[in-house]
Amino acid sequence: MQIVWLKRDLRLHDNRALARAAQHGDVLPLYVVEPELWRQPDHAGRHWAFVSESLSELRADLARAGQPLVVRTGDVIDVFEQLHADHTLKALWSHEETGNDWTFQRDKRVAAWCRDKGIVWHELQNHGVQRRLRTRDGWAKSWDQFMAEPITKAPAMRPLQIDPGTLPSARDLGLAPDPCDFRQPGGRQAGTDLLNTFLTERGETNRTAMSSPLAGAHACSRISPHLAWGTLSVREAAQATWARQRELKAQGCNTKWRASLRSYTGRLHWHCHFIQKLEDEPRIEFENLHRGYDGIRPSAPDQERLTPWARGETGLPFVDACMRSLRATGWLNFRMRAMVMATASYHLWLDWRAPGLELARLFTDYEPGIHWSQTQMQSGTTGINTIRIYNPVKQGHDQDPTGAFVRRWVPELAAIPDAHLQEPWTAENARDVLGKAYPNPIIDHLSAAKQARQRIWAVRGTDAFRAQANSIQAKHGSRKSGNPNRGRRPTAKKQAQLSLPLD
DNA sequence: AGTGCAGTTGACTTT
DNA sequence: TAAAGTCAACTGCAC
Repeated sequence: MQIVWLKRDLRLHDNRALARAAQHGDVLPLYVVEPELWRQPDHAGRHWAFVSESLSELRADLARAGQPLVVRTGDVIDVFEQLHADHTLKALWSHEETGNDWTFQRDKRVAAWCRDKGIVWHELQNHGVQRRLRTRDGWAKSWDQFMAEPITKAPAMRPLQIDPGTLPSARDLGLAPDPCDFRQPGGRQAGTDLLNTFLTERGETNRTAMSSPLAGAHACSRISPHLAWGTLSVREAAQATWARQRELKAQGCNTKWRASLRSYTGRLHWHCHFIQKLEDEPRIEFENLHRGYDGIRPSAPDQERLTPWARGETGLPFVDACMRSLRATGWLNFRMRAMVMATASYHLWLDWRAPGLELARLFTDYEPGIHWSQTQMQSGTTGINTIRIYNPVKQGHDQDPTGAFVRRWVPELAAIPDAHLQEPWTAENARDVLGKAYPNPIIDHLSAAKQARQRIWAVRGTDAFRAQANSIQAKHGSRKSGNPNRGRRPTAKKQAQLSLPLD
């Protein structure tokens, strides 16, 4: 009996673990619901809801291929023990997982158990991330090669005599209620629909619209949760994008489309690029990548700052709108993710760990490698990236010029005129609203930014700091972007006015 | 028509 | 994927 252990690869198509296992005999496709994983502080009800929907659909897809998904709940070793006793396992198949520390330790236990029982565990590369990578040189080329390999088809499977098991509810798992009215639905069908509509309809304005929190909701692919939980493979997304690019080229160019898709393929690279950092250095889930920043922020979070930030009650309208929108939709565009994290780390001077966990629980597409790499980058603790302190008022003006986004999510500001919406404390009628329906800002954002900049540069200026930064660059830096200290100039800013979106 | 000048723009630097 | 500051070139306008 070959076990295919599905984790963050909840698909039948382009699932090599499944395809390879099927060449060796009867296959038992297994998902183990691990209650302890779902109790980890980076996991939340919305993740389980997405996974649960995806598992139901996968179960039906697998049933059509011959053997429905088998679901067991409990510690994975106990589950394997039982299955081994009942069915005599020959081999275990799965994809390599670059997860959080909990799944890393669990995988070590699984490896030890397999060794002990003489069961071979075949772990296959899941996307562009390479295990035991020695150097970043040549990484992008390997990525291209991996993504160009043929997509594997769903194997035919012989039905087994085995109880398929049931999916527990969020309540069964003891998950706290996690309301998310506009969460993206799970399941592969939703994923392929998104990919198709993005590549044929929604993607044309991607490059210019992605930075707007409202227009971006429509013009971004939105496949991120599907990549995170594996209902789509990165290879499928890459090949579909390449095919569409060839089609557009053959049709004679539509420059807008082609610019958007060029930029999009770059993002698919970045997806794996960031996960690779956690793969190479798992400690970045917990520790500053550059140790020069150790101790500059209080390690225990100031709840008087963390809580209003997380709830969207800081009194900074654009930041609050972003956090409330995120809570309700499970998604935020890339730029706004960077802004809310930077606000926590710089303006509120919170250590990144607690706000990082808040965001992990709020992103339906939580992908540990991307998340912790980005969290550190946006908090300035990598040592190799430019410090980016966002001005939440300026971002509000730039990315939400009509104020539609803020008005949608912060209705308490209805009485504030458009001209003062991003900084309501400057409005004539401020006293009618602030400190009543809507809070006064919990910090003065200009002086807070200034203070943060001074504190950061006090650390950054030293020789010892630069020496460590150089070795980090050698290990983790993108070869394409080169040395970030030799800053390339940003090109002139385009302020595209965007069509009205839905959120 | 050339000059002086305030205000603007854009490239580049610094934090 | 930032923002603020600096500086020089440029622009429009009055005289």
